[in-house]
Amino acid sequence: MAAKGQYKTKQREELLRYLRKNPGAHLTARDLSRHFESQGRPIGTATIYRQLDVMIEEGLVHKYIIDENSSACFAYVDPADHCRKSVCYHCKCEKCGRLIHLDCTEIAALQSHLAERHGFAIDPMRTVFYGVCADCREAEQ
Amino acid sequence: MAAKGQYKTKQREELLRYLRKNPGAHLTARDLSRHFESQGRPIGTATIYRQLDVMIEEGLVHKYIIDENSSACFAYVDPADHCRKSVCYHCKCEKCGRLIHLDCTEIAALQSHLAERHGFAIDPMRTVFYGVCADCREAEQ
DNA sequence: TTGCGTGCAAAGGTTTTGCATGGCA
DNA sequence: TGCCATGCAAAACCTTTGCACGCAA
Repeated sequence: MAAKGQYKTKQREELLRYLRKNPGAHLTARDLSRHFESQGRPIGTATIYRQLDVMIEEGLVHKYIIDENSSACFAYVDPADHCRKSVCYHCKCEKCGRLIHLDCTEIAALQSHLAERHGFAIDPMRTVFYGVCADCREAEQ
Repeated sequence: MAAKGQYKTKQREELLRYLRKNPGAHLTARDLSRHFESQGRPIGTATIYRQLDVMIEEGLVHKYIIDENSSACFAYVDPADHCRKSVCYHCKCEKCGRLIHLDCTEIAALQSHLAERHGFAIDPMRTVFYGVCADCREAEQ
């Protein structure tokens, strides 16, 4: 099993600080690696992945697979956003990368429907609706 | 640019035939590779990927990214289905890993709602509902 | 001191690419 | 014949793992 984030290491703190400074930003492991390298305080790739795993388990970070041809993105999750609302879903625009929060009764209805009729309990934290946002759809036409 | 499927090669025909014989099946490049190898008529990996790309562009095949940690899946798209606009959504059980296909009007309703009220066009190909399936929920209790 | 965390390098797996050859039209 | 398609191997790419060392508690 991997680490559990019990220790307050310099690398963990730096990663967390940078992620927190960029809420909503979708950063790849490589972005992070290069950032810290350019700052003169490089962090090993393995450490970055391992710490991200830990943070995902802690619920501090979300992992998104946006583009099948590039690497996974990681984003800091503001605890306030998620503790308050019982149902908060995310829509991720595949064009501009924007992350849209949605607190919508229609989705709640789908959630109930899936639970009652299909026996499937959606995990709202993990489920992301991928698609194209309003602005990008307009720009397309 | 890759090939354009202009030629009717033996490999292309075999791939297409096999995919057509398994509509809805979610096959990885590796599945395909092994199938043809076991048949004594191996097809090179590169060819498989290149032909799949061509077929995706032609709309004959869909590509799904279900699990970030494993390879992409390819499925033949029945042209009839395509006309009926009957899209297939996926539910992925986080416990047992099972993939559940869902062709459900409730989801279609949500799709319409998001498009009309939120301007967001869901990409069914990319969107996966994560959660816990009926069997695993039962087993939990 | 204990054992988790780190860094390096190497491995792992999927997908892509270069290049010479083969095959369709 | 002219190109596209194929196959092989190697590369590219992202991510994980093994192992020795470092460091927080």
